[in-house]
Amino acid sequence: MGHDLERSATIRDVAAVSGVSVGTVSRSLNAPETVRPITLEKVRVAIKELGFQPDARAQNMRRRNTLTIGFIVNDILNPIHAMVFKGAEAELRESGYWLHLVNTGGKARQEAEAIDLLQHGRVDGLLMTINSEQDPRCLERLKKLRVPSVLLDREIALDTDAVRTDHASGMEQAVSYLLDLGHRRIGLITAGTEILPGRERIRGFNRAFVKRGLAVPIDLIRSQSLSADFGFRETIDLLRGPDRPTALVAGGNQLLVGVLRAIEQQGVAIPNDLSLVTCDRTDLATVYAGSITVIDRDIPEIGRTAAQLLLERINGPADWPARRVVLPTRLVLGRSCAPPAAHRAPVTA
Amino acid sequence: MGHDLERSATIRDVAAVSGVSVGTVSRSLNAPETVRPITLEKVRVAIKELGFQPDARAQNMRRRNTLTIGFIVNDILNPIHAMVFKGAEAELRESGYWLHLVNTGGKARQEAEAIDLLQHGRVDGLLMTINSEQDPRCLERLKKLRVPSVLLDREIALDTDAVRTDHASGMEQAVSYLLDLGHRRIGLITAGTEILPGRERIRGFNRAFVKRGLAVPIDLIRSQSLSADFGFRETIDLLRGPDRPTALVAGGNQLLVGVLRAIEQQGVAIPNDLSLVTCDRTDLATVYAGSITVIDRDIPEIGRTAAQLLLERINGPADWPARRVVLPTRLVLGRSCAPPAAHRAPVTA
DNA sequence: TGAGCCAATGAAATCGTTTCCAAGTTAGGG
DNA sequence: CCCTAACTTGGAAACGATTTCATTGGCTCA
Repeated sequence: MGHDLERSATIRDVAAVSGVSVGTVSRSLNAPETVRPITLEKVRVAIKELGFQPDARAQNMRRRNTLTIGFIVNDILNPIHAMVFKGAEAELRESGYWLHLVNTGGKARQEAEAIDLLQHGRVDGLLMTINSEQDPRCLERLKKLRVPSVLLDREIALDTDAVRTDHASGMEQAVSYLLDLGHRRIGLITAGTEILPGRERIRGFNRAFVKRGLAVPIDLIRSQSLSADFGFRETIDLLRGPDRPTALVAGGNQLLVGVLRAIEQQGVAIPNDLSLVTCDRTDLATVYAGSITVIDRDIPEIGRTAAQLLLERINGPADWPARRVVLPTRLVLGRSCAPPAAHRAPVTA
Repeated sequence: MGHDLERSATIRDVAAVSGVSVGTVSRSLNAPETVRPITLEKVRVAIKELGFQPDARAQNMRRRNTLTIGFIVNDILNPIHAMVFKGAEAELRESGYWLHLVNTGGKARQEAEAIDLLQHGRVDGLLMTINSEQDPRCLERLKKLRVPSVLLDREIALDTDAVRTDHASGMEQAVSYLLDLGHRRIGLITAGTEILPGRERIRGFNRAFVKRGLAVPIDLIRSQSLSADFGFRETIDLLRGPDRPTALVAGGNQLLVGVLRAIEQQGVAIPNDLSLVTCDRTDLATVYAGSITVIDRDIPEIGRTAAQLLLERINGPADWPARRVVLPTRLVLGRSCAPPAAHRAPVTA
């Protein structure tokens, strides 16, 4: 019900009840091997009797840490972010850390503000997916960051620890697969080039064509945002356009939602009318049409790796060089791809 | 890069540089209207020069609060929980609060531990979806909770503020709709009765039948867990069983994933072979089969309401009676329901 | 038996703020 | 011009833990 009125017991109360000094009580908790068993027992009894638990605020103050890590993210509703969070949390909890989750909505102002407010004694470190890679406010904040940090799947013009994904290779592999099936008119919808995944995916997309000496279908690349709305709009546009693509890559898990909505609305059949590849194995991707072919990666591993980097940075010497870990992807085949119609029957148009 | 070596400026440094006392610096920050403009300016200059920001640890210590709320949840990957989180965060951030997110995995031990560790100076309040409604360890912890708390969509044998959903009415409405379509063999897969949503949904399910004087198809009720695996298993079982249901209600958004997987595997057509209703409008529910009929509710509103209750409790008198808010649901029709086959063509068997 | 050493403990300083109290300053009214 | 009230300000005491330093006491060994 209500909060307590009578103040909770302090280490002083414990000292009084057990008849020892506050220092001894503190040592009983933090270095019991330096305290005589008899004394330890007296303290233990008093603690139990009073229901004492040390005040975390005072500990943070004195120890000059908080055992808390800030997790700054665009949108926790995105299952990718949630999985990274879980991976990081599992790892950090083992070392006694808690996670502060801050949802910025991807707005630069919010991101800058979060960085600003978190770093002065609120957290011991930062894990973050900063969307405003170029925003001067964010950059400035990050430059004079007072706590260790690890960047997740992003790139900034600073020497920061980071965990990334090899989106380029993943995309190249997926596009090669589609090319092998006979597709040439392949569409790509993905993030804008202001964030790393957008840049990398387009790079991989182009590479697949170039390696075979084929022209890149630039008119089919739509790079701007990871939102479902953008996916919907561009899919409609691609499907209605002249010389419509025979295959489509949804370069983002939220995008996929919009892409599928458009596909349903236009009555396009997967994979007969259109082959589809998406990124990241979400529930939607595994269930829809009996599973969509997907550029997969171990998402929780991103969180775990980032957590490890951060812990090492927190505990290690301050002058280590920045480290970058790049995690691989793999193509998981579903039932959403087939050779283009032209390869299966005579061209009708 | 690394963390700072030179310690950051304290309020004392600011006092020294600006030539005033620490008390005055503190007042300049917290009650500028009580400080002479000239003095204020001197302090402002010194703060800027030193790049001073107050240490949150010391503030927490002295003010005896943390401006942090603990959010304890089963699984943040569940979009429902993520949406509640976002709703609560938006509301709380306006009042200057941060959120500590703790993912328990639904295990009683973890839940009890989280409650234990959070309440002693780590957070000022708690929002939680405790899955172990009956677990004695959790109950005991909750009973002697030292901070205000609001329970989300759960019920415990204590006088706690809570925000719930009227699952019973929602389910009754959905089942009535199916009955109107002519269905009688209606299946329900949902959580076990040890948690509130499970109990309520079954209650609503039964009520719909009873109100029309129809017998409840008890053999088609599967109540045990909200996991996708359970949904898969039970759907397979229902579809293979004798006298298979003509309609199915997936009583949980994660369950739906398993249900759909089973439906895909068995090659069942929605809505021709089976009518389907689910709970909560997730991406999957809106996209699959051109949208599934859903028992919808305003999820972020749950978070917002809970946040408001909590804030009022934190700021209000300690002896307020516990309050319970019950939020409504509404049925959103999709394309996943149709009259049963028997109503459309002569019975074939 | 006494010197020396180690283990165990108490007392006090400390972390960086906020806040209380008293003192000092200013302004206004008689 | 003085007295009082209202502002401002400085100094110091909290907040509740950890940690250092000094002291005590007990033990060993010569």
